[in-house]
Amino acid sequence: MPPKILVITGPTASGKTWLAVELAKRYNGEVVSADSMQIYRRMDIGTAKPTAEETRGVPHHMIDIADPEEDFSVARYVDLAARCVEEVLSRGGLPILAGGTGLYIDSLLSGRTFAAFDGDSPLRSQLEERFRAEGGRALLDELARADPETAARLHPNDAKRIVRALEVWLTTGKTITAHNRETQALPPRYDALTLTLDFERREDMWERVDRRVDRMMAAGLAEEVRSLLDSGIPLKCTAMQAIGYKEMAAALLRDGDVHAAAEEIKLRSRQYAKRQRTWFRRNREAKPLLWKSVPNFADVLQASTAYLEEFGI
RNA sequence: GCCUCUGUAGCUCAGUUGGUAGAGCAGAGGACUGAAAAUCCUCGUGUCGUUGGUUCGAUUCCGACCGGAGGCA
Repeated sequence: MPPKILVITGPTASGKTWLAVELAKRYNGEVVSADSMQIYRRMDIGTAKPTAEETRGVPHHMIDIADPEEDFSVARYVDLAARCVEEVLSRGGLPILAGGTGLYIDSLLSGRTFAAFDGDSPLRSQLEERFRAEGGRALLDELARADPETAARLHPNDAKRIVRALEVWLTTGKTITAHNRETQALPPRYDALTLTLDFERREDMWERVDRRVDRMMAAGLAEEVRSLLDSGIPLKCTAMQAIGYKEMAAALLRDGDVHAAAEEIKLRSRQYAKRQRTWFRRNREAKPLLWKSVPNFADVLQASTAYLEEFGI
């Protein structure tokens, strides 16, 4: 039987950090973050990185492990996070995987492997250029000769996935379909209990998101982004694609209207939360924990511990 | 008070040389295997401001009225 692990997920601003710490306190846990943006150093306010006050002494891993200009990836996440989980287990602790990046969580739990990738090769930019010049249809036709299944699945506009599928084929000689089939056959790496936080009413979620963005503004989000820009972090790097950063950076470089930027950040955060829900909804094994309009902390905590006992932790 | 412009989807607007209308954004749903807070897909009926008139037929032309913007006084 693979080791037991607790997973806490849910859309942005749904209280994952809070619940993870509460449960870590009760079950000798350590938190392994599953957040694609809290990975980066110097991006604290806009990523809602847990503060010392919030973590209350509970160790948190997979936070502040990369510089903003670095390229990060799921594969690297899985590699590093798996080590963190092993370490927690070796200490006899309960690993608590907490975060909102669904792909990272699923990849880590499933034991998924990733096709080789040569980040230094100019292949990707060549393929991207060809996509622009020749169009997705042409690349898809080319892909279909090697990997008809993936080609049939992808939309001609889906540049990222078309380029990646071709990249995998051209660099490894193996199709992404074959690779996926192999990796799906692997047994799950962990025996996971997943708790999914969410809101009974969508409007309550929006309200939470808006208030959080207001707090970020008050905490100095504009200054944080300004400082990243001043230190020469390029706008194209992954870190600057984060919600809160790209909008604020654009505003600072345009007209400095930080109020308008805040409104846009709220909008994009709500849209993001919706996408996260779509992702999490398909996990039928997950235990839902729903917030009422007036936060019912005791109820949510009680339901969580009940699930944990039932799960045998 | 007079003149000009303007009033079309939640918002910003296009359009119909008269046969009841369509984009972007927003919104909803979905996807997702080395960028994932990224990326991609699907979904558009609304008294075309109101009211008269002309017309077989008006959102489209004409009049009046109401609302908005600007100009002249």
